[in-house]
Amino acid sequence: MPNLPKAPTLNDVAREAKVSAATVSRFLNNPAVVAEETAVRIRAAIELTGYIPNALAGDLASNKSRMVAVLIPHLEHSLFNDMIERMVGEMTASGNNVMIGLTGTSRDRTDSLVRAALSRRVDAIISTGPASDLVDSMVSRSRTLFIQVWELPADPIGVAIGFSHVDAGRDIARFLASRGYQRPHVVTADSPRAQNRREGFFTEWQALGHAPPSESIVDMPTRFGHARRVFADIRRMDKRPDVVVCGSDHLAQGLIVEAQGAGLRVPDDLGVIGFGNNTIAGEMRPTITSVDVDGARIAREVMAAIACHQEGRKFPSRKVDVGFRLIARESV
Amino acid sequence: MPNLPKAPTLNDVAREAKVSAATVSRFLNNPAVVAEETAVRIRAAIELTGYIPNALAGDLASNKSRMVAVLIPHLEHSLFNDMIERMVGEMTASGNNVMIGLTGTSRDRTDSLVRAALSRRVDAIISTGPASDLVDSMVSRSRTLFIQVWELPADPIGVAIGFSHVDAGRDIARFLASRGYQRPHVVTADSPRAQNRREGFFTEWQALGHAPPSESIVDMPTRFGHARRVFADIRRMDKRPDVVVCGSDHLAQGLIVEAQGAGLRVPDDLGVIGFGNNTIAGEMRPTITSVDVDGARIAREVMAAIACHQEGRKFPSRKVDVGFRLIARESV
DNA sequence: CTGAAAGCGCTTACAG
DNA sequence: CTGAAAGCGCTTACAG
Repeated sequence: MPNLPKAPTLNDVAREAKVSAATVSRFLNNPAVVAEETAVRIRAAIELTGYIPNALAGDLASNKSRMVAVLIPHLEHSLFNDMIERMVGEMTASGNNVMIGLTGTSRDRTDSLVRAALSRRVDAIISTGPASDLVDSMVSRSRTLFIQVWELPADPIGVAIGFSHVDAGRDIARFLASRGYQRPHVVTADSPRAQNRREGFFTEWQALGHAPPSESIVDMPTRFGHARRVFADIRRMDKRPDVVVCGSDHLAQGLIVEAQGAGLRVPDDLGVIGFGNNTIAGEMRPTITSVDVDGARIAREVMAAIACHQEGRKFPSRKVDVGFRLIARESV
Repeated sequence: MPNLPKAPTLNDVAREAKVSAATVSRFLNNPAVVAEETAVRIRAAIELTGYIPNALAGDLASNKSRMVAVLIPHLEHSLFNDMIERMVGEMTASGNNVMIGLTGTSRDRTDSLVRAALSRRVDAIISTGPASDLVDSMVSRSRTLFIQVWELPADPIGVAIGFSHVDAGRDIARFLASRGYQRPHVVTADSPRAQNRREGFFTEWQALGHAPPSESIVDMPTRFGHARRVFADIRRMDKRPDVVVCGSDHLAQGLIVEAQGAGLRVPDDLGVIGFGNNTIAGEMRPTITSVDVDGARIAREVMAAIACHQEGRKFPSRKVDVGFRLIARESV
């Protein structure tokens, strides 16, 4: 560490501009309130000293942080990157900084990331994962808003912005039935949300009078690389499936590649349906039928909730159902 | 915002445990130094009150932050996600929190994210992008370590951990020449690093006695969806290329899909080479020849640099060349 | 529109 | 091993 002269403080700027620290602080946080001649001197002083406010001190004194934590399982192979990218963009634009935490599938890691976020007194924690009782108790003693996204728990800790995965599974079943498919093969990741979709699918499929589907289980996150094994599973069956229900568009893409590599045509010989409506879904050949979740809408709702919370108003609803849309393309 | 009793402070815990605040602070930061009987009472008091330390106050008082900022262009279609995921994981494990910033390709946004990071007095800023003079001057007046990754500028602001993109381009040229390719088509993104690789490729290719390659320019980040247009570019040419040099494995994947869709065999009719050695490179059919950059190694070097800096030692070298490896697979 | 002063919740020599 | 006290760099009523 180079031993630098210590960083200039508000007082240094105040001295330089021949005003009090309070006035500099006002200039920084609410410029309208200081006289223009004063402002000119302060601007010059800031320029001269190269002053960068110490947000730690500011946040401590004002008891707010303008900082938000985002907790996701992974960065690689994530279904959420598009939504997260939008949220981070909007937060930054609205003057919030974002702290990121990768939880994996570990509850302990989630707990400790929540604790770290609370320790920094973030205004909000946005989480895509399930919350433990410990998280619930830590959060509810704090001023931090807990926002669960991409799902709708029965009783959210703070606010939830998402959709029903059971309904999504159900709608996929209806759609495939309407297209005349007979033997779906379902690929499910070992995650609560994927299990919900599976349940919705299985229930509806059988309610429609079909035999239970075959299935493969894969580890989290659902990805391209799983396709090889899943396809091998399928080839080994005596009653071959006619469509594969995937937990992500990347897995769907992988299955298309495998199927084509084996000389099958998609969708003629085998249908494939993805999930999440990643941009590649519309770019793959054949294009991939998928379920779209409006990440931009979720991001906006999240921002609205945070803004409410930061301004001390309370968010109108504790649950926002943003729904989903099944997008029919070529692969089914 | 629920109007809660305000969060318990160190003083509340101290009162409860019948010790001074200083002792609780020591217990938290250096438990070995407090007597076991005292520790027992403090633990009980923390438990009882649900105390979560205020890191803002702690960081301000101790003049350190245990926080690191990571600046990347995008989350979606990023070449860096694997490396970033590792870095974030290691940082969290070593007790650092990470603040994330998405710069896009905007210099202004980069500048303001650097300012925000400095404002929070982060210990280090890790950046994959180019740094402006403003960044240089802000950073050099601060105690924050600036770490540039994935490239090796002539004169890094702080430390640089990366490799030579010119050399990578050069080696790709040599490799393709050695495989007997005659007419490469180069796809370059409008980014400094991609330009460097392009330059390395072009220079070497011509030094090897060939005519200059044809090329397509794409916007950042290089992605799967670019393939359609690039492939159309190729089909339009009268002297058809025999290999396509891509800026990412996702683009390479897209080109394979396009080529196969048009009835071409890869690599027999058209070779394709990617960049970054994404996991899909080894999973695609055909598997994709690519250039591997050791993200784990970069993550480790970054952690080492941060650890040095936090402990006040200075990092042995200002530039660490982690190199790269060309991995020959089926697509070329 | 501006200043003096108290306070935010910690850490850390210093003294014992 | 522990406590009293000063200090970290801000913000914000309060008074003028």
